[in-house]
Order: sequence, then structure tokens, then C-alpha cells
Amino acid sequence: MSLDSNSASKNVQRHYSYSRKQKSLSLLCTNFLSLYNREGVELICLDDATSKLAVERRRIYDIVNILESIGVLSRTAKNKYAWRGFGGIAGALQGLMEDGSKKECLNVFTGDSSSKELEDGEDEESLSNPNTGSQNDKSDASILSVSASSRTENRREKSLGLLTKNFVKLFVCSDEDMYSLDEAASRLLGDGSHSAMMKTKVRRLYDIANVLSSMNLIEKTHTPDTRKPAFRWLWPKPKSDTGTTGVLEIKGPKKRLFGTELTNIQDRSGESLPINKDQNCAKKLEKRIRHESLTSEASGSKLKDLGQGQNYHFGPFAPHDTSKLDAPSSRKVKEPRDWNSLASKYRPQYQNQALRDLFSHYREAWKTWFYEVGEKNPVRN
DNA sequence: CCTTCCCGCCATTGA
DNA sequence: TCAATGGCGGGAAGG
Repeated sequence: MSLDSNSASKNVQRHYSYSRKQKSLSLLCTNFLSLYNREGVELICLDDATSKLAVERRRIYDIVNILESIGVLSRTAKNKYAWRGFGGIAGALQGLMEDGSKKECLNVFTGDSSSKELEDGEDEESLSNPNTGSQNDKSDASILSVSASSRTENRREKSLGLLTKNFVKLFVCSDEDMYSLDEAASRLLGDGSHSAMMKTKVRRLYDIANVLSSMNLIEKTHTPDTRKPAFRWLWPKPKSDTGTTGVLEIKGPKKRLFGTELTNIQDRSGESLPINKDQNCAKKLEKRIRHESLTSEASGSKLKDLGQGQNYHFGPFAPHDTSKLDAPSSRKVKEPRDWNSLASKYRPQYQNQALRDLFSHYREAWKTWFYEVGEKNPVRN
């Protein structure tokens, strides 16, 4: 008997186009953020998210874990998370940075150093000895003693959340701004660029990088020398010393959404921002956008009148923040900022990453939404 | 071909 | 016990 009802007849191919991108974690993340970055949202119920976003539960866990380790959410109970918003990021980064530098110094002493610091009891992991443990594939340390606590700990070590934190630490705790995923992976493992562990690690890093990209904490590029793909950090890094700059304060419980990152294309290290490349991108993008808006004018034009008619209600991703992002963005464009060197020619409109990504995300989101509605809504009429 | 990474099985955890 | 959670890697889409 087994399978007869499911695979059978009709839905071999969902309509004309199935695209992985419609199901990507980064899109999901964007939608998630759109859904909850709104006035009055304090608590998030996972069931709610699952149904509103119409995705498998498993994926929600992915998103939520990553967001939590960035400080956007915090778990309050089973099935419940508190919304911290983008304003929580600065604090989280600060914490990560302190944590990172402390550990680096600490392991000079004993290997023990039971450090239990602020709030969340999260500590980790190898990287103490770069090359001692070497090959310990599966049966590591499973002698007889530490199996109870160590097992749990072992599991935690491999969690997406922790990996995210460590990945972010890579950027925040150093001057390095760019890593390829392989680099990151091998750095996160104890430099043992070995075996299948790397592969798995990298797989996870793809996931993480994608959601961080969708929030514009990082962006995908490639190394200048090699053509290898890599990720560049975009968010302001916390200052190592206390006091001084109050640039990234954590004011309200909630802050502007995409406003912040629109302001920081390149804050520190104001050096060589690849102008040429950027202009190229801008041009290319402009073209693409124009083209796509023909192809899918629905999304394009809709997006525009969100600004005014903000009562329009649609799918999983709500208009609310459109106003928010419309404001800063347009302001941004005409503001004679320090990067007016870039703005000199060509339309300043889409030259900034954040905006660019945003628009493309919204376009994707719209497509997805339309498909879904179209499909599961024969009752409609 | 190689890179990216979605899907969902199934082990763990927690109530 | 069972439901919620979340490693993990196969293998398919994308380039």
C-alpha cells in the first residue's frame, strides 16, 4: 500500500515555476522581520509564525535561532520569543566582542576558567588548542567519564545559534572584514581544515550567511584577489573600549528597521570603497530593476503605493515597515552624506546595498505570495 | 562540472 | 509519554 495518495497524480510540478529562491532562508527571514517588526509586537508565538509565513516548522527554528543569537529575539518560553528588534543587535555584538576577546586572553591560564558571565550561560568550545585534538571524528572523548553533561554540551556546541555567534565574532573581534565560508569554517574549527566536518560546517554557514545577508549585516562579494566568494561585514562594529562613542546605543525597546543599515555603507575604515564597482553595480541593477518591473509590474508598482495607501493589506509581509523604510531611504538618497563622491553621477537611487537587497527581497516575496494565493484559493471566485 | 542550500529524517530535549 | 526542538547530510536546483 504505502504511497498512493501523496505522490500520485497531480502535483509533480507546482505550476510553471518552482524556484528555490522562493523558499530560501533569506526570503523567509525577510518575511519574518516584516511580519514582526511592527509597532506593538512584543511576543512572538512560533505557531503563529509558522502559519502566517506558511512554512515548515523546522525552518522557523532555523530563523529564530539565528535571530536570537544576534539579539533580535530572545526566548522566553517554549514556543515563545520576545521581540527585541534591530535595536538589540548592537548590544548583542558588544557582548560577543567582549566575550570573544576575553576568552582569547583567558586560555593562557588554566584550560578551565569557568567563566560564567552576563545572563545567558553560553560558552563553548574547541579552538583552545589549534592542533592537538586533530582527528577525532566521531568517537571523541567517549571513554566513560564525561558523557552526561558533555553530551549536551557537545550538542550545544554544534548548534546553529552558537555557530552564528562564533561566525559573527570572527568579524566583530578583529579588523578582518571579509571571510570566505571555508576560511570561516576552518577558523571556527580548530584550524583543522579536515574531512567532512568542514563540509557540514560550511553547509551551516551558508544558512547563517544567508539570513545575515538578508538583514544586511553582511553582504556577499568575492575576494579582490581570488575570485572566491566571500562575505563582507557591513554593520558597525562595537568599540572595544567602553564609553567614548555613543554611536550604537540601545535606546528604545525597538528601533527603526532598515533605517540603521542604510546609514552605514562604510563607516569605519572609510578607505577604499570600490567606487567603480559600485557604480557598475548601480547601473546594472538599475537596468535589471527596470527590466524586472516590466516582468512583474505587479510587485513593482505595488511597492510604490505602499507609502501612501498603507492600509492595503497583503500577505505574510505587511506594509507597516514600508513607511519606515521609505522615509529613511528617500532621505538618504538626497542627503549629502560622506559618500557623495559616489553619488556624483548616475542616479543615486539604488546604489546602496541595503536598498538594493530590500527591493529584490520584496519582489521575491511578492511573487511567492501571489503564487500561493493563486494556488490555494480556488474558492476565491 | 561545482557551488549553493532546501528538505525532512530522526535523535534529543523538555514538560 | 509525546510534542517541541534542532542536528545533519542527501541530493537537487542554480550557475
